[in-house]
Amino acid sequence: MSQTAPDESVRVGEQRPGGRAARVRAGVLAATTELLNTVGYERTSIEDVAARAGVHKTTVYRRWDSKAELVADAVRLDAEQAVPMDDTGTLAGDLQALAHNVAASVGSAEGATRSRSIVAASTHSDELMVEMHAFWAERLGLAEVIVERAVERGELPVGTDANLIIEAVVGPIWLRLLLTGEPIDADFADRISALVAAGAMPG
Amino acid sequence: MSQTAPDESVRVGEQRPGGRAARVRAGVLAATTELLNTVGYERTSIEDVAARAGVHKTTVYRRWDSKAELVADAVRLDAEQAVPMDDTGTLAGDLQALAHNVAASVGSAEGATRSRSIVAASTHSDELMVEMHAFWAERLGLAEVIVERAVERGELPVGTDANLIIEAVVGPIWLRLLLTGEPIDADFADRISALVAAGAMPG
Amino acid sequence: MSQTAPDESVRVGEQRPGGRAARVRAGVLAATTELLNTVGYERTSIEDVAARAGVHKTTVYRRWDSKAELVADAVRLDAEQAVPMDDTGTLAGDLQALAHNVAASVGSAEGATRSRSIVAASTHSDELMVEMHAFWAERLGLAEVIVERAVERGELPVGTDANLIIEAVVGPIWLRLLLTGEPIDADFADRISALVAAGAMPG
Amino acid sequence: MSQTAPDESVRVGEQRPGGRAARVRAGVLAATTELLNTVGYERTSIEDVAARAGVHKTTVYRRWDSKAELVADAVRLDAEQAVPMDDTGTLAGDLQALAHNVAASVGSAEGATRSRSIVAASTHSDELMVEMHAFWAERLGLAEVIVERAVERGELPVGTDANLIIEAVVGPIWLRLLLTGEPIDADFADRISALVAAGAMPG
DNA sequence: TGTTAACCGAGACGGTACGTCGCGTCTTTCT
DNA sequence: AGAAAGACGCGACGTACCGTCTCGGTTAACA
Repeated sequence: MSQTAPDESVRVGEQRPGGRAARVRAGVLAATTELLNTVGYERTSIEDVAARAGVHKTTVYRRWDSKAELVADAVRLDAEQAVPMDDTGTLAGDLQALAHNVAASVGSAEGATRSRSIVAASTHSDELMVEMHAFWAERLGLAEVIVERAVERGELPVGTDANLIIEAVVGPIWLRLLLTGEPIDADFADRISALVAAGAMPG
Repeated sequence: MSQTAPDESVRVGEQRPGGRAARVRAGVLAATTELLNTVGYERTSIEDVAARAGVHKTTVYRRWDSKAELVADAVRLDAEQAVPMDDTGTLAGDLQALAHNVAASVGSAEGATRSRSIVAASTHSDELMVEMHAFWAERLGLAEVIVERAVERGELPVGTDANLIIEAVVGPIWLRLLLTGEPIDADFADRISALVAAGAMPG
Repeated sequence: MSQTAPDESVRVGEQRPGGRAARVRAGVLAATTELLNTVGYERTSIEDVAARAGVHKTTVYRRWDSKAELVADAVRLDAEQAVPMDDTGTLAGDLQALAHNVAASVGSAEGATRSRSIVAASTHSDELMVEMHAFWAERLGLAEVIVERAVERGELPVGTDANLIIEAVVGPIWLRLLLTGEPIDADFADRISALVAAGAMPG
Repeated sequence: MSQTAPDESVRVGEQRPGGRAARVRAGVLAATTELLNTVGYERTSIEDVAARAGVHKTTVYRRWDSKAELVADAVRLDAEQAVPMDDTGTLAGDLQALAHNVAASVGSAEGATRSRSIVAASTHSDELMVEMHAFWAERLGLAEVIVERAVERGELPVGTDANLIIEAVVGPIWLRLLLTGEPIDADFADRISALVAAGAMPG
């Protein structure tokens, strides 16, 4: 992302081995992400991606075996920066923050298009689907720390199913995105996280 | 539907010549559903559908403007018979039954393929997406009777957000189907419905 | 044409329905001619013809086996009225009149479109081609009277090849229509007929 | 840059790698010509052409916008080699040779089918028709040298309409081909050329 | 510093599927 | 009964995009 020096005018470290190749790779992935975010998976063609990256189509195919894999790569890159998972001090607060995060990344027009693209991509090949499943499982797994902290605090009993709680918060948001199309806003995030927090707490 | 004699319509006097059109329409939709359930949206071609329905490709296009609309139609038809929504007498029981129903229809290999197909189809055009959203919203709305009954019983306070509760049960199931790929079994249905029931009940 | 008896219920002698059937037939042929004259053979569809005749497509097919035959019929009808073949008193005059007639019927925008349509139609089936050949052979044969009169007058020797002379006048006009597209005007008609007249006269 | 011998040593020298594109183009045009000559324009489909050229349908469409343009191209290529236009020393002899040439190229079964194909093709679009007109005008123009030579010899007066004379010879031949279907043989060629020669000569 | 191997641009190609058009046939319905 | 209405079978058309291949020209690493 933000480099201190763009290297454009400077040539100090410009001849690094990670030079052109890496630059091309990054450019293509950026173009992919951009198109995914705006027009969606179906309307994103490899030729368009290449053109936008200022690169030829064959160059894209040299690095990625198929459109689906290119998209998968772009998604992975795109997902690296993300997911703060702040510690608010309470389970309810943490779940609320999580819901807000997910809702924010999925609720905007761009986010919605991008997220739908990801799902669409995985329907194009079984291997890709498996790969994406692993990606999401791991990604959601990161949020389980919320539950672990609550257990440490004593809010939740030992043995609480962390995965279930995270899914209960995140699932309904994606449900709205992919199935019902109902609005995904802060209020909805509040309500779903509150419901789950209440259900998780003993008593 | 299991018939005692499948070809009764072919031979015996039962034959009802009035309605080639309807027969063709039904045949094409059946073929579509079948392919969707087995090979999925991407690998279902109009020509294959037509061949399986014993009909010519152009006949399909005469009735449906595009593959996406054909699928939408098939989904709607397929969804007409469904959703018992039994009254078990308690909110927890009703939600559990709902979760089991959804999990059953989505958890099998066929069900999973079919369900993913539906989502994939809606990424192909904006109008179709809107249409499918309406379909799902209505369909999930049917389950809200569960909450209404609980309110009447006094289990839940008046003013409870029925929609939210249904989404909280159904969302995580679809999340597993579309994102994480984790198993969708009866146990999972039990746990998610229990969590939501606990969260919904006051106190 | 006014009939003495309606013939609807009677079958006096020959069954000659001067009624609806003939009216439909005439209307369809008129519509065909009109479309042929304006948009040409390729862009004339049976449905359009039917619509313009205020009749259903199947009605057209009940009477004519194919588009090509319908066109052939229309052409024949259209050609019935025509070909004056005046006697000017000299071979040169008669040939000039012939050339003018042909040029006039083929030289206008409508006439050109119609004439090209006829040729196009005959490329669609071998039977039709044979039929059209016979039609044209007979039609050109009518002009041979010009030569016969010249022989009687003593302008041309007995045994002159009438067919050849007619072809020599008409051929170049169609050549311009179908191949070179050069203008077909009165001047051209004058020059070609004069050339042929000169070539035909002995000495 | 032009290399002396790029790959000549790779195989047997016989192999001429310079130009897959050109090879494909030539192959498709050859296949087109062949089909045109045998089955005619209407029964020639792009798929058949492609198959016969050992090429895929889309490859054909990449180079030619439509069937009509493909045919036009094939015709042009096919016409490059042709038209001897020998100098026999007399107008009559030259015109006879011309008539024989045209009759030969149009009179055989193959030649007739091909020639009709050309005319049929030009009825499919206005642009194509204009293009074909120019082609034919130029092609017939080549024969005008016959008249020019006769003028130089003093057989014909200065100012003789060369175009008219050529049309007078060629027109009747095409008339037989396209309209009357009468036989196109050497005898006919003799007679029509003699008639025109006689008409053109002064006195 | 010259050589070589990896990489890129350009462009055509095979192939699958899409959606369209118009011909001629067949069934259903209406009068 | 027979025509209107309307599907349907069918063959072909022309298009879009995927992923592959070949060729020629750069670029960059390495001997």
